[in-house]
Amino acid sequence: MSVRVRFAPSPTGLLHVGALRTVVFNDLFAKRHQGTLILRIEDTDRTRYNPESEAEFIETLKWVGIEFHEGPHVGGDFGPYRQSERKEAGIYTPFVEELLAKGAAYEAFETPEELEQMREFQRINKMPTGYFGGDWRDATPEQVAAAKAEGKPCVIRLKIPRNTAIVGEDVVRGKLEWDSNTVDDPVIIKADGMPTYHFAAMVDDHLMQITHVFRGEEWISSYPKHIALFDAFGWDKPVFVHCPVIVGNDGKKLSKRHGATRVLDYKYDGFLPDALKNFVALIGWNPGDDREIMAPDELASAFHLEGIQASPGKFDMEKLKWMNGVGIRSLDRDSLISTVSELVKDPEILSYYAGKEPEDPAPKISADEYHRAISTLASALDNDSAFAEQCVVLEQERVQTLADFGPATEFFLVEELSYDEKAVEKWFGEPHVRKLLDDLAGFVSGKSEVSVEECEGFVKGWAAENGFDKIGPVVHPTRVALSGKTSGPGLFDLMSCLGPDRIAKRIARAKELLR
RNA sequence: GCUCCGGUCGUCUAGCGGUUAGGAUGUCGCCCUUUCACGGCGAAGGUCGCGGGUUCGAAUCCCGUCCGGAGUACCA
Repeated sequence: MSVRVRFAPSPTGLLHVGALRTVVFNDLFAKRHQGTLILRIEDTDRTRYNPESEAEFIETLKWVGIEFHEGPHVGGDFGPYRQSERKEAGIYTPFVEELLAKGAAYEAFETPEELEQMREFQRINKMPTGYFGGDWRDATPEQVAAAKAEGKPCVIRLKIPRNTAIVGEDVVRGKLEWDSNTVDDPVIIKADGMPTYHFAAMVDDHLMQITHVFRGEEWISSYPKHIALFDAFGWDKPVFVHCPVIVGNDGKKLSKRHGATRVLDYKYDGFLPDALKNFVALIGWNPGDDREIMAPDELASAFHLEGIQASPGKFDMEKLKWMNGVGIRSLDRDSLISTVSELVKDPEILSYYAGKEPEDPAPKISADEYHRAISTLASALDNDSAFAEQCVVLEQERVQTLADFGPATEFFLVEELSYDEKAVEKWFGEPHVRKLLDDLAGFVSGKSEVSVEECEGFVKGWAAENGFDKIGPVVHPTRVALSGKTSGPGLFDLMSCLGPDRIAKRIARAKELLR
């Protein structure tokens, strides 16, 4: 039987990194087995429905480059792919009736208030809370008829078998077992007629012929209810894979308060989709050897269920940055330029940085600086592309994110350089600097461009002629004069990239700072 | 409270009865070098949550215990 897996988010909000990991596992597993990847929208809760959510999912998934074979946006033979539409189509009705007819489910007429009272009583008496029968599990047909005649709203609950063991398999943990008397009767159809997750997801998994269910470990608790449902129908169960959760530094499930959890934020922070996927795949899974940096197809062919871990993992931003840096360095010139351009010119990016709240109390580079530098780069890429592109290339080895190209290239692109005070103090006090700058101005004067070799020739020649056996004392002041700082690309590359005009202007300005 | 799941360097992890407990990241140092970065090399960092057992031998098997987490909804 061919593999069919599904990603089944609930459209209540954003797509966060925990969910991303789940899709990545699904995707990798599907690819590994040439299976089918399905998107299913679990919108059975009308109160929490967020109409923008589904578009967010699609956009995010498109950005990370995960493609679905079936889903609400692409169609397929097992549709519709939204549970609200499936409900409208009457798909669930015959299954509910089947359960009712078999006596495997029953109608219950308590009000939410009554249920709350019941739980309160259970808590006070230190009993397990939940619906273990109430007044309706064993109600007579007459009682039910009477309640209906009164027009009482009712829900339908699954009748969990009593005094037995419920046994399930989980790929990651092996055999899981519950005393059925500790499992309460779940609602499968709400008073508004909508199915609950417990019902709709299982029925749909069966109908859509899902072979493997990847879901977070927070579902383990309700797994016995799902097993009971499959058993009530007599259906074969898919393979369940309960994936460890991704937690924040406090050990709790990742949420907004842990900083960037929205996947699309990683786009604007300058992460490469492949690096993000690679990183996230490695939380809770490993290929069984020491490989970490893996190409997408390598990841897919290495992905196997045995490598999935049971214990939760933390999200290590530093390691993600490292991995992303490796990804950036592996880009060839053309893809580097196009990737950077696409991000930096994205109309959304400036509003992202404008509205960004600092996660790090003392970030090295503020959101304002990113905002400014990125727009500088974007317009340079439009107006002076050859120059701007060369700047990007020269910074490739020095950045960890695509967004870093903004601040990294800013000194190249800006008209008025800002000088690092310490750098000026350290290098502009030397007596030879004035002559050096004058000679450099002479060297570029009248030229329209200078090659890297010419620049190297000038610097080395100047050092020799002026009695320096090492070029450091020549290189450093020149660098400060041209870039305002002490770090950055190799000086000869820097000079050649800037070109004679900018060099001349910068020298003139630097000379004003000389004592 | 009840049910369930976890627990190996700060972090991600390898490990499945015999290893100097391995790798990666981060940190630090050295090398490369015109700076920064990249790259290379190296160091520090783990009494494998704790306590008992089983065994010649336990991170690995068993029991207990502690800690963390999840669920405990007409949410998913």
